[in-house]
Amino acid sequence: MAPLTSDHTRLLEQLETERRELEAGEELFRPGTPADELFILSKGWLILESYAASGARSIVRVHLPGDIIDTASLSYGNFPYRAIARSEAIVCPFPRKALVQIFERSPRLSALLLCLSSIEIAEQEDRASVFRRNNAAAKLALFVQQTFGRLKLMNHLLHDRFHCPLNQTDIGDATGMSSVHVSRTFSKLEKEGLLQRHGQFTRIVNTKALSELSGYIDRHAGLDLGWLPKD
Amino acid sequence: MAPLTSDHTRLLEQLETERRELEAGEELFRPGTPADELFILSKGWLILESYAASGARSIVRVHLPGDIIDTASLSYGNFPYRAIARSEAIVCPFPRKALVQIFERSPRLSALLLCLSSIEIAEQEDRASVFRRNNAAAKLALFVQQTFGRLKLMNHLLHDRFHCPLNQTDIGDATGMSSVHVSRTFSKLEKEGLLQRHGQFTRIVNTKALSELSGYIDRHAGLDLGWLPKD
DNA sequence: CGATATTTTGATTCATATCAAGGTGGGTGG
DNA sequence: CCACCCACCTTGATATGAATCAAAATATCG
Repeated sequence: MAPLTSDHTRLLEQLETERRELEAGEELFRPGTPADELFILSKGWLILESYAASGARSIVRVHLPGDIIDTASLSYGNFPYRAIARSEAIVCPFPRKALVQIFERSPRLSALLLCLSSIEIAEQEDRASVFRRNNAAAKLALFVQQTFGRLKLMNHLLHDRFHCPLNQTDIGDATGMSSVHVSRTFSKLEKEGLLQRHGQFTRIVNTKALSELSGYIDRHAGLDLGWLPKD
Repeated sequence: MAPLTSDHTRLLEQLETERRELEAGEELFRPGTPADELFILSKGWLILESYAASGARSIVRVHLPGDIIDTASLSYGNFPYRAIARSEAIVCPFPRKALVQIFERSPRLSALLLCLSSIEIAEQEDRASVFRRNNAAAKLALFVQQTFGRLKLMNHLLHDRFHCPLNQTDIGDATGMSSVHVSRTFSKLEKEGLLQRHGQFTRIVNTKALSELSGYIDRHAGLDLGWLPKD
């Protein structure tokens, strides 16, 4: 996203010194766990769940490789959500005070962290807009496009097809629809030639039509980071 | 939120040197406007609107005094939304490079900015959760509680009543429901004794019941900012 | 190969949108 | 000061998209 010196990368690498492997279905943390340590997801898929009083599950966030897991917990003493690996995964735990070093040593990286956070906000606002306008096809189309867009960031080889280990119940809880309706809506999009599915793989067939449905905007494009401090 | 030295407050005050008054209904910026200048909202209400291809309006964010307007635009060259004052308002414009000074001079403020951003993410995730679970009463209850909670941050005198200059069409576009249904749902909440309305004023009568409906969590409480750098 | 999880399909119900009409209040000009 | 107007809110009737319930079909795993 932005050019970095070797000093910068050295600082960042400090965050990824430790690593821990998770199996599919394994819990990384649960609500109330002290958040004195944060995690970078370096491989695999991981979801953040919250449960309503009624017991209904909501998937707050689907984390992909490269993400800092649950950035919101930065400011709080405890994790508010449950984190579950949805595939084999590798996370890199780092103590919160490692961030202090970044803030103290590099204005540039500090600003970059804030920018990453603001990109996340933009993506979230896009999701919220679609949730508000409330159309199943649009929600699903946005889910597919945002997910694919984020996967591509870390894997430039991806062309038009990606693997998604979430089942339709997960996708429903992440997009705010019942699993039954996820199935119907996927079939509809497939019949209309916007995408194709084979097992856990999804192929994007008609990007333009999907974007018209969902209003998708690639929030990782059009960045203007020229103003960042140099060091 | 966190103790600051006079050096810190001096840096922050630099962001509020200029001021500009807006009338109710006045446009601050529109989609595509270069975002080389950012704004702090110092008085009044202001909304961010986006329009779907269908022409339907969505209110992406309701800004209250103390907010940095459209933080997401930090990383982008242009504003993606339309900003409209919904009451008489005062904004303080500041150039984006004023932020650079903060990053270069104060690790503590830099980290604090990131924390503010992460609080915003948490609040947004709460909203998204309610939008997903999709119940009109819950959406409206959350809107009322989040708004009131944020107003109280800047005005500790508020007890159980607040003024809201948005009409029901605005509230509907912000919460994802039709204006007609906003009216019905407000009446329902009022009849059940959860809140009261007089004109543009809303009184919160039964906080507990509202929170049970909406799952509201005060994201400005329970902060753990002890780890922030000292300077 | 059987057992279990997941997806698909159909029938019904429910919440909310939409359409339409009437009511209310605040502001303006006569 | 009153009458009118306009924006906004309320209420009723109907339509519709999605949830839910139920069961069959398919895929996955040991």
